[in-house]
Amino acid sequence: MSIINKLSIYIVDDHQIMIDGIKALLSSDKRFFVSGQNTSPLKAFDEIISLQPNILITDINMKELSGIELSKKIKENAPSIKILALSMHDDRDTISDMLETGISGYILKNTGMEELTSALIKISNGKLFFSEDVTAQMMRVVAKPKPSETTELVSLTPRETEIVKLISLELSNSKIGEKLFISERTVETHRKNIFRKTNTKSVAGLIKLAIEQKII
Amino acid sequence: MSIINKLSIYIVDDHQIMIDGIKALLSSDKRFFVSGQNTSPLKAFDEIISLQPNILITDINMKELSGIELSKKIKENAPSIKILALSMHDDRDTISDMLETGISGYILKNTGMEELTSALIKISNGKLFFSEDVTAQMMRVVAKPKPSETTELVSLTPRETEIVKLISLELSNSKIGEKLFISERTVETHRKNIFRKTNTKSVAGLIKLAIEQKII
DNA sequence: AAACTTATCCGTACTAGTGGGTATTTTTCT
DNA sequence: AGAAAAATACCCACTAGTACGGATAAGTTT
Repeated sequence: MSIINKLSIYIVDDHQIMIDGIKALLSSDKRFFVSGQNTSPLKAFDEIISLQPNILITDINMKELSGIELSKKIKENAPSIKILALSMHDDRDTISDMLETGISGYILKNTGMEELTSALIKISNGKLFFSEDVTAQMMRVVAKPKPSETTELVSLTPRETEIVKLISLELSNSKIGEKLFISERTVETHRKNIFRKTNTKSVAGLIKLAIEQKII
Repeated sequence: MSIINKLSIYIVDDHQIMIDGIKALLSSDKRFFVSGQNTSPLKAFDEIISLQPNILITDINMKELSGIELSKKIKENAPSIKILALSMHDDRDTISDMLETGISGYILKNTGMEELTSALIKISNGKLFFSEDVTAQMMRVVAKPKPSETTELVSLTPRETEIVKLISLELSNSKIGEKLFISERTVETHRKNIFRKTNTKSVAGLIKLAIEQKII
């Protein structure tokens, strides 16, 4: 396999030892070729743009410039370069921020050789790769907040829920009455009951609650 | 490998052909044993509870009872049974709803044998497994939505923003006036301007907007 | 300097909504 | 069948908010 057919990799991590480790891991695999490396994300930037590696492996927690910032800059200037983020932690906010920059993968530093290479191959094929822990973390975010706390604190009747939705659509009591074919008085009664049940005293509080509880 | 060491699988899908397909796929693998099956989720429920399979493979879109409902019931009555969801689509809402029920995996029906078995093994070990498309979908959800941040559609003045926050705290105009040492009339004027600017006509709309734009 | 935005202030008339009740009918659950 | 919950409707007194008016002053942009 000639160099031209290998995947060129650029590594940024402010710990040289980490770079060396990854290089060691990849050196035994003929499919990869480390075309560059740098412990300084700032200095790395220009080099990455001129080298145009297939994949950039970047640490996330770096002093000078976070991996998030670096990724953003790279994606702006050379969107075809795929990015694999490396992190110590599976922190929720970091993951979210990184995904926003358009990276292709996110793996943890305790990852073994096999996972790393399979991530690189997948990514080079335009796919995505995430460590299991990262996936689990994403799942937690995607899953709607646990029912134990949020729901059933207030239990509105179907009719009341309907009224809340209409209130959220900025309809007045009389409009709501028209829409539901009930008198305005009835709407007022429902409103009263809703405010009592939800322990809110204005539409402001009600809407906030409704959004929290995904009623609307 | 005796039957006792195999992973017992129960399959629910309202298309018999699908069940047969999965059984065929699994029959060649000695690690698995299909202990039961049903095209009716309702009838399946009791059987699943009494059989206590290691893993339940369930379709999501079923007529009688959705896979979501079934999973919820199973998890309530027998939380140790792992669940692998099968779906035609990588629909955002479905994924979110399924994750909420505490499933262990979610794969698409176009999945091949290898992915299915590796999903089953992972799941039986207490891990999670998601098809790549599902992961990508999760990623999209987890990544912070940019439109709300980039577009400062409404630009409220600092004073107006302050008023919005106080409105959201369920304060009346007079209370807001007291708090900010301005007359109630002034508060009213601000309100007017805020509603005009935000193109909302009631507190309901305003609060929704404020939450969207992270003003409060 | 003129034009514009922002922030402040005030009144009056009118409308919408609140909070206190009471009460009938319909639906749902046991 | 009977009880409980939900939905319906009304009255009254009161308060909050809106829709019109109008005005002044400080700061920013052009």
